[in-house]
Amino acid sequence: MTRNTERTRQVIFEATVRAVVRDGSGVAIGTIARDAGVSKSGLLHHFPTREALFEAVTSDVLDGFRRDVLAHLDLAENRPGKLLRAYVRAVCDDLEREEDQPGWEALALLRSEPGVAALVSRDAVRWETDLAADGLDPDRVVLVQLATDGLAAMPLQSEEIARRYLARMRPMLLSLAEPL
Amino acid sequence: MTRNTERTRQVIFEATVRAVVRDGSGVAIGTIARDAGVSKSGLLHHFPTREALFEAVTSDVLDGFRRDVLAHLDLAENRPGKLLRAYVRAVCDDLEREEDQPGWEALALLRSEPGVAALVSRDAVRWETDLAADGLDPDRVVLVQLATDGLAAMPLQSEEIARRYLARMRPMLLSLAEPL
DNA sequence: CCGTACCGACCATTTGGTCGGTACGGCCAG
DNA sequence: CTGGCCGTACCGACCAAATGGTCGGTACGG
Repeated sequence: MTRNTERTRQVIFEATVRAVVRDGSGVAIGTIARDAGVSKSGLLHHFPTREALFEAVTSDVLDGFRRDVLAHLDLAENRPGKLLRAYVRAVCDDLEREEDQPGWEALALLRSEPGVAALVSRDAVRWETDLAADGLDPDRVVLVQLATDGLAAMPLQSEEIARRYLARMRPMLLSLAEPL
Repeated sequence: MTRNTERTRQVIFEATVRAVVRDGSGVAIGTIARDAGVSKSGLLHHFPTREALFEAVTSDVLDGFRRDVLAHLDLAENRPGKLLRAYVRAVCDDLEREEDQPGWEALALLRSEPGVAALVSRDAVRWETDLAADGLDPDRVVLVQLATDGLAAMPLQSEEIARRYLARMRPMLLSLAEPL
């Protein structure tokens, strides 16, 4: 069952994100395994080492977010700023779904793992160039991206404030991401 | 030597922040102790428990940042937005000093500790009300605060990008924090 | 009958925390 | 001034529990 392998890996990914967000970067792989419904040995069968697990999760989250943003592209729009607006919509929609898997937050916590830091950094550079190539005023792009990132990180401080800020900022960010 | 006590506690605080940023929230208190130049027992003499240490560090960082912002208040300014502009200047100045103690980042990593989360959350609420009482358009206030927070968190992803963004954003954030 | 998914038992190491002790500065009695 | 004494800062040795990872095994689909 090669297909079942991929399924199990995905379950472990989700369990890892949940466990890291709940318990911090120091979570025991045993805890993650229990969360995922496999034994520690089962987990170690798929990922030979703790570090390997975290790196795989990182890639998965990063790729997932990128796909998520691309899925929020509105092909009907032809004016500049399409990608930036999709970025904003992706983050806001994820934030609105209460039951989201907070992959974003997990990566922040895992940053001390060396492999993870490298992957995150490379991904950030890619976002920087992709968003800059969007045809908008560069300062405006950075402003909106940073505010969106700040919004995405807000639940780490307070769920309640995050909800209030989300309602306020969504329209403002989208209009700031319009040309002119 | 009551004064020496306070000195030692401060040294331990700084070592904790450094160690947490370097190794994640799972750092051993033994590692922190070595970093601070005391024995594990010495550390546990000042903070009876790991959790107590982290909570004390949290309060210290939070209070330090608040004092830092207040120190950046420009008393010559009488127009609205004084506090928000001080907030922006405080974050930007800290970011410019390479050798800063990244207390901000440490708190993000420690969020899984329950006591820490509560302290951070309460502090966030306080900032929300303080900044809102600043006489500026509320949406504008939130925009600037979120973008500033996003900027402060950027070094976690990439030091290099953070430097580029800082140069771009400092004047823009300050002008956005002006009335009208 | 082989390869892959997965398990339980096991192990060396590390961890948070306890305990008994030492060194020393200050303070009061003589 | 001084000697004894107490409280505080700090230490090393120690311990039970937890941890990351190994190893030999089982079950089973192809």
